[in-house]
This record gives sequence, C-alpha cells and structure tokens, in this order.
Amino acid sequence: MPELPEVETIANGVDRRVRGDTIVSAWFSKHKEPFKTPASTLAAALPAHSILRVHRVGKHIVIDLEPARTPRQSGSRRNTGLQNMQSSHREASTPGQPGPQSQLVVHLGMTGRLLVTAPDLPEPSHTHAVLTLASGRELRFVDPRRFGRLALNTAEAFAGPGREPLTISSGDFAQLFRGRRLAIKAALLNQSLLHGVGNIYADESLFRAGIRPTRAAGRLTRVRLDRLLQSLRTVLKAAIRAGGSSVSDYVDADGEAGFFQIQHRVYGREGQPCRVCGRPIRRIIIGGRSTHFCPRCQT
DNA sequence: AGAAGGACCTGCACGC
DNA sequence: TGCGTGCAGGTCCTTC
Repeated sequence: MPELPEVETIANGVDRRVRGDTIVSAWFSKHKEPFKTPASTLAAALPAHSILRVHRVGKHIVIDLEPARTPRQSGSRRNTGLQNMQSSHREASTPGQPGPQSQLVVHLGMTGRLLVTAPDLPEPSHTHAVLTLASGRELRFVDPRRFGRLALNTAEAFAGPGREPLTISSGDFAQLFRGRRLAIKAALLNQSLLHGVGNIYADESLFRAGIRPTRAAGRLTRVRLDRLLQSLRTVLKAAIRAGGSSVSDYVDADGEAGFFQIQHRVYGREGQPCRVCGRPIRRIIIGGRSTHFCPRCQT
C-alpha cells in the first residue's frame, strides 16, 4: 500500500533512472481508462518531452516535463497480438504543444506500480500505460485494481491536495484540526488536510503518540498534537530510510521485491500483545478503515 | 460545510 | 479440490 514513504522511495528510484531521458512514444490501454486525463490527450501530449525530474508530492508521483530540444518521431511499439487487440491511441500521437512546463501526475492507488524496464521484458498483466524512452527503456504503469490515476498538469506546479507532514509547522498542524469533531484517525487520512498519510502510518503514529484513534481531532490538546506530529515524522522518516535500500530492485525489475518494512507496533497485530504493555491489540473500524490500537497505551 | 458511508476493483486467504 | 465469501484500502461520489 503506497503511502508517503513508499511513494517517495519509488519516485526517487524512477528519477535516478529516467531523469534526462526523452519520451518517444506513449501507449495506453483502452480497457476502461483509469486516467483522470483522457488517454488520447496523454498520448498526444507526452511524446517529444524530456523528463526534468521525478519527485513526490503527497502520495502523488510528479514527473516534470519540458519540450525536447531534438524531438524524435514516434517509433512503433511491438506488434504482438495482444497489443493489437487492446488497440492503442498512438496513431493519434502528435507531439503536444509544450507548455513552458507540464507535469505527468501519477497516483498509484493501492496496487499501482511504476516500472522502468528493458523493452523486451515481458509485460505484466494489468499494464495500462507504457512510455517508450529515447534510451530504449520503458516506463510502465501497472495497476491490477485500477485505483491508480494518471493526469496531465499544465497549470501551475502541482502542489497536492493538502499540507506536507514532513514540513508543516506544529502551529499549522494544530490549526488543521481546529473545530473538527471527527476522529483523529479519520482526520489523518483526509488528504485535503494532510496529504501522504495512509492507514498504516496513521495507526503507527497514533500509537507512538499515545493517542486513542477515536478521539475527536479538534479536542486534542496542543501538547498531544505536537507529540502526534513528532511521531508521524519519526515513523515516516524511518520508513523512507528503510525503503531506500530496496528501491532499486523494486522499480528496476519486475516490482515483486517488497519494501523493507519498519516493524509495525499495532497495524495488523489484532489480538497480539502490545509491545509496550502486553495487552492485546484491538481492531475497530473508523471511517470504514481497519484501525489498530492498544487500549491501555492509547488514551 | 462537515461528516459518514458506499462504490470502485482485483487478488488472496479462508472456511465449508 | 473447488467454490463462495469477505477483506484489503485510496479516493471519489452521494447522502445526511
């Protein structure tokens, strides 16, 4: 489940591999487009653009593009039966009118993967987009559950739906929750407040801060909110450090290699003893999501 | 407007 | 063995 640390790790790995490369052609599956921007628009806009850099904003991977100086014409992609059956939009590819800057914004959803591969590597099922690069490699978007999204951004730089947990000030953090009566767990998952935090790190940071996930967000004291922000940062940074070591395997080959997980203290440990006090970890539903906490350590 | 709940979607674990 | 069921959860949409 890609949350902030996973997305950051993936973005960094992709950046190392494709920065400076040029998109030669773009292919999109027509199988019920999982894209915010229509595939035909993407197919027309992306070719003949160079990749300036790849970075993370919230849970989004942002690929900064600029018009290539020496545009190359689209080559044809493989002509396997499968490709033909799926049919493609590449016939419509006319190099897009370059803005001063444009961005391909990728959201991985739950099961999305961005792979940088040699073109002859077998294409995984559920491949929804393939960008062929001038270096000969391919940037592939694979997403079995199709919760992922691709979008073209030509307006101002993509800033994400909310605030960055790693850089927000403690004052602004407290301000986010003022007057809100929903559970702090649900508030942490609200991407328009704070973006990048998902179910796992929400549970883990609440445990480390000693806060019960059902507490109304707007009624937590400033001291407890400060502790929460600190815990959140500690957990996210530890996970980023841990993920960095395996990212090259992850994006390079088949994407099967998982991330080195930080040891969960509550997430997925229902019924098992709390690592601090020994009481069984409880699991409840908040905002439709599994929520794990220690009934003794979190108040 | 804020909050809550369901829909989307597929793979997998589980129970019978 | 094989089938049905439930669960996973990020985001969008509808409803209250």
